[in-house]
Amino acid sequence: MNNEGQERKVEGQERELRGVEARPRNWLVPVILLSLREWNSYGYELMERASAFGFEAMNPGTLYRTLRQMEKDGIVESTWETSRGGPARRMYTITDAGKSYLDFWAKSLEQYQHTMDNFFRLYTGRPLQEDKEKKDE
Amino acid sequence: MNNEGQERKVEGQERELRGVEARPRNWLVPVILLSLREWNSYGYELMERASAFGFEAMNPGTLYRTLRQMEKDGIVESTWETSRGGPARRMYTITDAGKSYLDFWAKSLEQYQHTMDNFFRLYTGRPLQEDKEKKDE
DNA sequence: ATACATATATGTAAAATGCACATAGAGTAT
DNA sequence: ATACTCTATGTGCATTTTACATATATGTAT
Repeated sequence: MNNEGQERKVEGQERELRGVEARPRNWLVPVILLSLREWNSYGYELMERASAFGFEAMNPGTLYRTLRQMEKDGIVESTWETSRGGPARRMYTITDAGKSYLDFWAKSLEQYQHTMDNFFRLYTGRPLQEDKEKKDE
Repeated sequence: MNNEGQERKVEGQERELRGVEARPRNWLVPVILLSLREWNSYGYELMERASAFGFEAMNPGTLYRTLRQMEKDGIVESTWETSRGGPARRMYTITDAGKSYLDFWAKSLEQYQHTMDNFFRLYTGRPLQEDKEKKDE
């Protein structure tokens, strides 16, 4: 019914294609909490650990701002560490609320995985194609 | 220096807790494309189908705006359908670029599933392959 | 001294998302 | 007729999330 003339607009498509990323929103928060549950740490180090979870080019600003927000929300706590050479570090610790929050996140992530399984089942499978053959309405 | 009012922060944490959702960014786009790959459709119907993919309370505005943007990006095309009773429908068709885009998304999603597997492996207590014991505190 | 790695942070803008509201055709009840 | 409801598509605005650029400071190596 409308399959003619689909040559234009390659430019806009290009823009979108570059930006495609399947990472969930706020991914950084659970990643930080998981790291802090293992051992206390600070921004600069957490930035490196975050790389292992899909943040190749982590921008410092984003991470530090996220940490401050997390502290405001009560899921982490921080103290300055000045007892060594070099610039002071703000050491972070996960709170009990943070652990609960991480559990909450994990549940949500699990759900997300099921949703993605459904997506792939539809994507790779061929649901009734020989019967339906593309109905338009 | 940063321990003021820890009790008050429960409120902020509450706010975050309610809002936690592990949906990926732009989730709506691949869901629409997947639907359109099966059969042509229009906003109102796509809205219902999207519910099956984690959009319980889909807002019309978000969906319609997304569809228009997708057309600008060349991954879908639309024509008005006025040949029947009731309000006119804008019927959407997936383009070749749209199919490529969906494939691209699927690859990204697959990659992300591995990342989440790593997350869960760490969360549930089983160490990551490349993980060494390394302590800061 | 100046260059570099470490370390934290702000300012601003763009993108994504959510919420409220606006418009309109068609059918049905009063 | 008019009021009401269901279908259907949209705009406006604010907030949230994310990205990008830049600023500051401390210690070490050259």
